[in-house]
Order: sequence, then C-alpha cells, then structure tokens
Amino acid sequence: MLDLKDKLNPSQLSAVSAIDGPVLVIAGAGSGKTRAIEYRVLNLVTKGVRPESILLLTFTRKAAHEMVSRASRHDPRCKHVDGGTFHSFAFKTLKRYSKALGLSNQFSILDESDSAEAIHRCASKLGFFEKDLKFPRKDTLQTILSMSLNKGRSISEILEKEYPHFVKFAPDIQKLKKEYASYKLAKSYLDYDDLLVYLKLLLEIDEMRKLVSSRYRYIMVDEYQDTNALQGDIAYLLAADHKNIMAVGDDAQSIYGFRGSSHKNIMEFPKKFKECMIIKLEENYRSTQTILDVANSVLENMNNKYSKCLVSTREDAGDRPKLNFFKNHYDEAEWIVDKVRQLQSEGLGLEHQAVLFRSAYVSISLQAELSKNGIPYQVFGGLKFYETAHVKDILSHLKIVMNIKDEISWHRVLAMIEGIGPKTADKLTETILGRTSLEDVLGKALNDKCVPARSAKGLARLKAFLKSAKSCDEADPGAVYDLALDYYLPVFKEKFDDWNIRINDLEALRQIASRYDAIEELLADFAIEPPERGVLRVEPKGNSDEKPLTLSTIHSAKGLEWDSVFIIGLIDGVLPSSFSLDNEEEIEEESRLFYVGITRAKNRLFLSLNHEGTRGGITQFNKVSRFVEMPNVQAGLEAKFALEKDGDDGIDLDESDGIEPFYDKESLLNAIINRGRPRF
DNA sequence: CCGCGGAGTGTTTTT
DNA sequence: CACTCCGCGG
Repeated sequence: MLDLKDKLNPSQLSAVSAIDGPVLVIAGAGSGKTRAIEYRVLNLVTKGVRPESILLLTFTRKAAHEMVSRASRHDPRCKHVDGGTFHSFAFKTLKRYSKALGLSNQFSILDESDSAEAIHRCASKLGFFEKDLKFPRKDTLQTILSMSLNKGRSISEILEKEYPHFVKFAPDIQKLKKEYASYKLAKSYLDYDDLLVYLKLLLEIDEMRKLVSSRYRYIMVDEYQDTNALQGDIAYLLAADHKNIMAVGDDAQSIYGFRGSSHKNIMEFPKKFKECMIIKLEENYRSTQTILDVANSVLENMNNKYSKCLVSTREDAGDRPKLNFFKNHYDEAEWIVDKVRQLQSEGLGLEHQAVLFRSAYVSISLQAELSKNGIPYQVFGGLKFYETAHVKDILSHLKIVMNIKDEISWHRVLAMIEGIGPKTADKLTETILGRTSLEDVLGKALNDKCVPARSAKGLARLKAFLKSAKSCDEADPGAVYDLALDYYLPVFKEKFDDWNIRINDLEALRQIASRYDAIEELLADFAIEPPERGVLRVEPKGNSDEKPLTLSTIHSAKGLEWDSVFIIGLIDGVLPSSFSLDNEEEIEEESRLFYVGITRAKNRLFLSLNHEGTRGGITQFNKVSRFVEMPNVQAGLEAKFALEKDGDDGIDLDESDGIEPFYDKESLLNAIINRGRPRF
C-alpha cells in the first residue's frame, strides 16, 4: 500500500525505512527533510508502531503539526503522534510527573519579562540596587542568568565575554541566582529555562526516565543544529534506554547561537550513539540553480567550511537573483509593493510571496506602505503580541483568578489601581500571599484600611470582578475574559493614550480565549507557544478572503519556503547586525542567517537595501552588507548599481525590469565617500 | 507614597 | 524612540 520508492530518493528512502536504532540525518536546505519526516512517521505507523509512542520534537508546534497532518492524509492514525517544542514537551511532562521532583503541578510559567520582574524583586531584597554602584538592570540580569544556563558557562565567563563592565558584580549575581531559584520554588514559578532544567532532572531519575521512555519509544528531533547543550542532554536521555532516535539537522543553518545552540550537538551525536547511521540529503528540490549559486557562495566565504554544496535537481536555471539599491526606505517599500502587485497580477498569489528581514523594525515602513495599498499581510517575529503591556495586563487578571499565589500578577494588577503604587502593592501582595483561598483574600486581605481613600473605588471594583470571575464557569474562558475586560477597560483607557489602537489586540484575544476549554490551557499556551502577532494583524482593508503576504524575520522563516522571496535591509549593521561586528563567530552566524534567507526562495529572489539611514534625526548613509560584497555572491546577482571598484564586471545592467532605484549624482557620491565609516 | 515630568540610556534574533 | 530611572510636588 505504501509505495515509498516512487516518492523518495534513495537517501530519503533509507532515512524513512530506518526503524530501530539511532539515525543522524544531515539535510541541506530544501532537500526534502519535511518529506522524509512525514514519510518516516507514516512508515513507523504502517509497520505497527503505536502513533502515541512517537515523539516529534520540532522548533514550533506549527512545524510538528504540519508534518503530522501531512502523514495523516495517508493514514489517519498518524494524528495521534505526539509533538511540539522542547519547551512544550517539558511543560506537559512536568505537569504529569512534577511530584517526582517534589514540585507542585500547579506551577505558573514566567515569560522573559515576568522573569526579569521576579529577578528585580530578588535583587532588591538583597539590596543590590541600594549601593550606589551601577548594578545591571533587570533585563540584563535576566539575560545573564539565562545565558549562563543555556550556554553552560559560569556567570563570570558570561560577564567576561559579554558584559566586561559588570565583571565586578559576579559574586553578587551568583548570590542573586540562588535567591531567584529559591524564590521561584517558593512561588511555584517556572521560567523557560526551568522547563528544560527540570525536565532534564526528571529524566536523570532512572525510574522516571524508564517511565517516560516506555511511553515514547521513537524519538525524532528536527532542526537539531539549533538545540543547545541542555536540549541535547534531554534528547540523549529520552533515547538512552531504547536508542530509537532520529536527529535531523543542517550545520549550515545554525542560527540560534545567541541562545546557546551550537552544531556541536550534531557533531557529537555519533559519539553519543555509537552505532548511529548517518544519512545525507543533498539534492535540493526547492530552488533554482541561480539561487543556490548565491547561497553556496555565502557558505564558501566563511572560515568554518561547510562541506555542503547545494545542487538543484531542477531543469530550469531560473532568473538571476536581483539586488536593488534604493535611495531611502520609502522608495524601497514602494518598489516592493509594486513588485508584489505585479507578481500577483501574473497569477502568483500573496501567499506564495514573502518579505524577510533581520530585525522586525526594518519592516515598519513596508508595513505602512502595504496598509496604504490595502495589501493584507501578516508579520512573524519581532515583538510578540503577548509581550505588549496591555495583553500582559489583562492576562494578569486571569492569572490571579487561577492562582492566588501568583505574586507577580497580583502586583501588576494592584499597582494599576489609581492611588496604589509599588509600595502599597507590595504590602497588599504580602498579605494576600498569606491567605489560602480567594474568598479569604477578598474578605480579609483586601480591605480599605491599607489603601488611600482615592483607591477605595478601584479596589472595590477589583473585588467585584474577582468574585464574579470565581463563580463563573471555568470551562468558559470567554466569559471570564469578558469580566476581566469589563473591569480592565477603564484602567486601560486611562493608562494608554493609544488605547484605540491597542484595543484590537484585546478583541482578538477575546476570540482566542473563547476557543479554549480552560483558562489554564490558555495561559500555558500563551507562555510557551504564543500566537504570532501577525496572525491577528491581518489587515482587513483588502479583499476579505485574500490570503495575506508574509512578512517575517529570517529566524521565524526557518523551515518555510515561498515562490518569491524578498530580503530587505541588506545593510552592514542590519544584516550582519551591528551587535555581531566585533566577533568573528557571530558574524558567521549572521551569514548563515543570510544563507537561510536565500534558501527559502523557490523561483525568485530579490535582495534590496536603501542608503538613506536615519539615526536620531541625522541622515546617514547605509553601507551595503559585506555579505553582498563577497566576490562570488556579487557575481551571482543581477545588481542595479555597480558600487565602487567593481566596474561592471559580471554585472548585467541591461534589464531594468521596471525598477526605478535612483540616486542623484551627489547622494551617490556621498554614499561612496561614506563607505567604510562605521555606522554606530 | 503616588505619579508626573525630565533626563538618560541602549537599541536583535526566540522558547 | 521607548523605556527606565530620578527627583520633586502634592
């Protein structure tokens, strides 16, 4: 019934047919990796493996879902395959077995800013902000602690490398680390890192590991190059007993070094699993050869050589990727809008096109231009929806209904009330935490005596909200949400000048909330796998049924593909990011990022930049990305302007293709003069 | 002790 | 430019 030979090449086939034992698949970009995973799941299930015993760890839940649903089309049993990110798997597993670690399973998840808040409280308690030294800020502290964990380095090492000016605080931060850890334990809080740390601890208990690995007999880990040491250990532990593990990855696409990931896990996989089978998927089914030529050149120019050289299986060479220079970001945005429209009129729907960028802010003027032209779009990456102040505000109200021990949320909710500031909120929170039930809190802890008179009204409203929320059906998150919104709305309007814009988010959130069966699930999902802001921000002005154009950071575009891809902001200081410029390793990561961006394109690739950068009101000239200037890369592109020395060697100026980039003589001159001048 | 206004700072990528 | 920190008036 399964005719695998027809659908797969020999390498894919061997990956798919491997059933027991460790397998490492090195899969180049566009080499049909998703397809291999899809068919392997299918093959396992067809061979009688229970789908529930297959665990598919991927980078996003979307990716897991995609592979599972494709496999399910061939065999509906595949739907029961378990999958998700390391973090969501950790959450689920800890919910189940937290008792083994002596933890309550009623924990709340702290996202990054909650965690920073908690760290701030701990640091204040230790008096670190009182000394008139410049102790690091809470976000910096959070980053330092998290980095130390994810990179497996001591706090001193991290400080020396990344924050040399803070080295003298190493002992204090060490103390803070302990304080923060015990704080979290006391409050039943887990931050993102704890999810992994505790999962690893759990799996190190022989009995528990046996339990978990008898449940999951077949482990598959996608994007293995982007796992960090902790995740590598978890993968190892999951498979330690049965050795049925397949890791899939591509060392050339490792782009999460900043989070402690490294392709080391790929390198070490064969050492950890001795008889491991190694399979390479090298043929590229996705892109035209001209696109791959540029991608290959990017890799060639790196010091860390990658053996890979992508070869297209496609007959058509395709158009040469284009490089366009624009005077400023308005022109760039306008041109992209025109081009997108043009492609659309040629029959290429918006859903087959994508605009990619290094950092979200680069896309702001494009977003404005798209809206102006009624082109629907969705943005992936950048500031998350759930990180905005108003969303965090309203979620805090739901959190305290669910968990009266949630100190951070209580504090946030109380301090919003008129007349209650940080101090009073502290005091109130403290008395609240001594109580065991919400009734108790409403009756005794929250009384008017401890707040100024002008806060009485707000406090009474809060109590009324909590009372009705508690009596509300917990299985109806929509109803509870409405109550919270009712309460929060006046506060919200007072707090934000731009509330009329932000209110869209709160309404979108209402829709999402009503889709859940329990508030607890909603809150967990929001912390661990939050909806992308973009999904909610589809511009409604266009034709309502039109599928939107994708705007995405390159990071968030990982694993995806489009017919036509625009990569904007090819500026030194943007891609590569200015933060990476003094560090060889980081620049290499940036170039892999460029590589990932390029290899998303199937048929058409447009690179662009604009020269008129603005910084603090002063106009500066942006210098073209060093990646584009690399010799073979430039040769592979059809550029609109020959810059500087190159003359017209290998550059084809004939085809104007309706593009109107421009410079007048003077600004071009300026651009050239300013080359080499550091931007920051 | 709250909350406002001014000054100063650092500014990416994600679970 | 947005967020945080600081100092002052109420």
